[in-house]
Amino acid sequence: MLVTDMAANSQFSMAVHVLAMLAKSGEEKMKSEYVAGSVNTNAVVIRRLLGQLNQANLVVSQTGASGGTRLARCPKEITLEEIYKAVSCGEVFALHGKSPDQDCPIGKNIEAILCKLQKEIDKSVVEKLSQYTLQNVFEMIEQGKP
Amino acid sequence: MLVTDMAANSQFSMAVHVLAMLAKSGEEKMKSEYVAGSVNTNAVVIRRLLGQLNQANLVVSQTGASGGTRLARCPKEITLEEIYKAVSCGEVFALHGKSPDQDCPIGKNIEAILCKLQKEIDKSVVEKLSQYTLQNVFEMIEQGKP
DNA sequence: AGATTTGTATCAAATTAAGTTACAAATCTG
DNA sequence: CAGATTTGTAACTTAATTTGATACAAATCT
Repeated sequence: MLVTDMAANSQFSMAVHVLAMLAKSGEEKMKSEYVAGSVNTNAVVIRRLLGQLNQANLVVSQTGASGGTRLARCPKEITLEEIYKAVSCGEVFALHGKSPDQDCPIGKNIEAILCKLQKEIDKSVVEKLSQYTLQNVFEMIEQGKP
Repeated sequence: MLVTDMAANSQFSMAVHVLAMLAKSGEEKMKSEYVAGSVNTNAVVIRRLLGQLNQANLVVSQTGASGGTRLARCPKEITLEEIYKAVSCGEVFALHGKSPDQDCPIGKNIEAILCKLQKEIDKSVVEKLSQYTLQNVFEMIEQGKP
């Protein structure tokens, strides 16, 4: 298996949701249990997600009583591109699971072309995402319309 | 489950591969068994894929002895956008699996915003894909470089 | 008439996300 | 300092999805 991994799960959606919650609470730390209530999932799922966001330096967590999580930066300085990269594998479509037949002229060359195309598509996704900040999204949510 | 489905499997990659094979064979019908050899998979997988491409009017198949499949149009008139739409669900990331808590101000409004964003991202993917024809891809393959 | 090929149904295997339980480590609070 | 709280993580289960495989009817050629 050369595998390329999958893509699009709902982690990006959840991440934006979680970060919007944290944007609302500002300096206040928020508990995973509380966030889980809004996202309608288990607190451990949220903590796993927060772990990834933490690694990407988007949030800061604290253990212990009165612990919780807050944004690492202000929402204006967090782009959707960063969020996407923090939680996704960054691939819109997957390459072949198994390598094509290398004795076939098409099979031999197609992987490189698809790989380049994949990178190009991903770049255009990322460029579009970079146009939005968490602040933008938060404001849309507050206004109740996109 | 409102579900949104997943995305990115390798069907798009396989479809481009298959169509490149058909582009090469021109008017000649190609057998699923032969195509499967180049893609390095089972003939039934190819036939399932060809079924989708057939529904999208990209290929024409014929059953029976000396049957097989050929392109429905010339490669110059088939864009990667059409191929993408024929085989994929057209979503870069998935929305929440379960609906967020509708009593939470964030949870209540985030779905609509994410949905709009999803459409916008998908549009930019499709726009990028529409810039390439099967002919372009075929030429890159023939040249052995992207 | 017999051989070939697609179209499709059905089943099994592999992968993945998501949910759940459990618990150690860290940190606060009285 | 002792107990309570919260995160971080490991382990397991469940459900959904993709892929591969076998089987066979319907269509078509020779």
